[in-house]
Amino acid sequence: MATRTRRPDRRQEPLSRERIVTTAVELLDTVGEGGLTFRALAERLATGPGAIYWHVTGKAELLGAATDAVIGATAVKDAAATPQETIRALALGLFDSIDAHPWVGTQLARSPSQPPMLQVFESLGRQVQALGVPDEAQFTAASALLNYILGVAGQNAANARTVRPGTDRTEFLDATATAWEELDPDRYPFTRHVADRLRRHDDRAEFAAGIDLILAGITARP
Amino acid sequence: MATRTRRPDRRQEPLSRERIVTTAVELLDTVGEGGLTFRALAERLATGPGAIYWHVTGKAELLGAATDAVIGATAVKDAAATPQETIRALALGLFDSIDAHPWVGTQLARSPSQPPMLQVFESLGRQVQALGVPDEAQFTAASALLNYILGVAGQNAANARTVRPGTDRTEFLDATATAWEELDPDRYPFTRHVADRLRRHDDRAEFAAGIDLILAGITARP
DNA sequence: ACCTGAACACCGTTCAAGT
DNA sequence: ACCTGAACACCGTTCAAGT
Repeated sequence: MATRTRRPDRRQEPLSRERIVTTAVELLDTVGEGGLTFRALAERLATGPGAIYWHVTGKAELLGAATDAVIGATAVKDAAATPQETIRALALGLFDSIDAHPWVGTQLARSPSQPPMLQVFESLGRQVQALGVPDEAQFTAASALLNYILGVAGQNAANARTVRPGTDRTEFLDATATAWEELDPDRYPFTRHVADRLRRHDDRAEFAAGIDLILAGITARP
Repeated sequence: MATRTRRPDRRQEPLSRERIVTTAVELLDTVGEGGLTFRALAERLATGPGAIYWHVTGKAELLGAATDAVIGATAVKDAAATPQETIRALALGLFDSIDAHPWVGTQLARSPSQPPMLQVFESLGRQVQALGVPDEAQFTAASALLNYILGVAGQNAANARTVRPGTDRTEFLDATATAWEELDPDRYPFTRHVADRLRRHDDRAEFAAGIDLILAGITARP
């Protein structure tokens, strides 16, 4: 009887766009941005590379779909107490997604206002309206927030790419701090001045502080 | 006699790192990011691809050197009247460089705090100090400015990549505005609300407005 | 010391042929 | 309708051989 039990054998499930995208995300998460290859993907799916093209037009679309899959899972609920808190929650949700999947950062920084980012822009914009920002200033405010978020996303992804896989955050920050402290004092006084701060640095908190700074700018009435 | 005149024949100049980087920038500017190939580069330099490797360790370094060459040329003079104006001038200088060479945007958004960006961070930081920002807040302020700049850089580069070469800015913005106006009113009220603004949109002015917003946040004392 | 260019080990993508 | 996998047209990089 045991041999007759129908256990779900992934290899036998029919190929589908969904299964391709899921596997692509797995590959991206485990092997990194350079690891997503049509050949590697085909092997994991137990087919030839050509099969994938029947469900997906090419690598660009695949990368886009993988990004959508991750970002789409970041719940965008306009629910918190104040607009400021909602914006902060939204931004931190994105930060966490990107932190967990660094390749998403690269992708977002590369691709223009596609579906997932448009959704974020919309959510940011609504909260900017709720903040009582005058009509003409709303676009600028929402854009500034989005651009800041995308900038951090790109840098995070770049750091994840640079650091050799073994290193943890503390070690990396410590190495950077030491490097900064060895810079030419005449040319880099400020960088040296803030170098030691890196050792007590919390990326996430720093990111949130940046959001707060922009929010302060948005709500400051001259 | 004419045949004896020594006219500078580029093909006969010896290969040098400098000549390689200059040619790479030309290639990047004319053929785009996908056009920089060791084979194409070698052809322009009238050699084989292998020769380039004697002067440069690989493509990553070449891309970095090309970026340095462009950004390094962006004069970083801490000279304007107020710190605010200096920061704005610095940011706009970067914006213009990236606008002229979109591939620089991609590169900056990808590579972490390398030489050219460290220089920008330093300059921003000094002005933040000049603004009288308290010690503990200086790092956050300089980072927020830099991340915003990098975010815009990445988006600009992405747009330049998306648009088919013929299209001019106005045409592109108009098409985006129309697309936004056709979005589902229930899901995208804000985006639709600001869509028409795109038709009178000035990227550069918008970028500067974002800088001003962050500056307002930095100088706002709670 | 510096250059040459064939060769290696990959890519993404296509497509005739199968089921 | 969907899958297969060999083949095409590229890459970046290496390296023996040249000058």
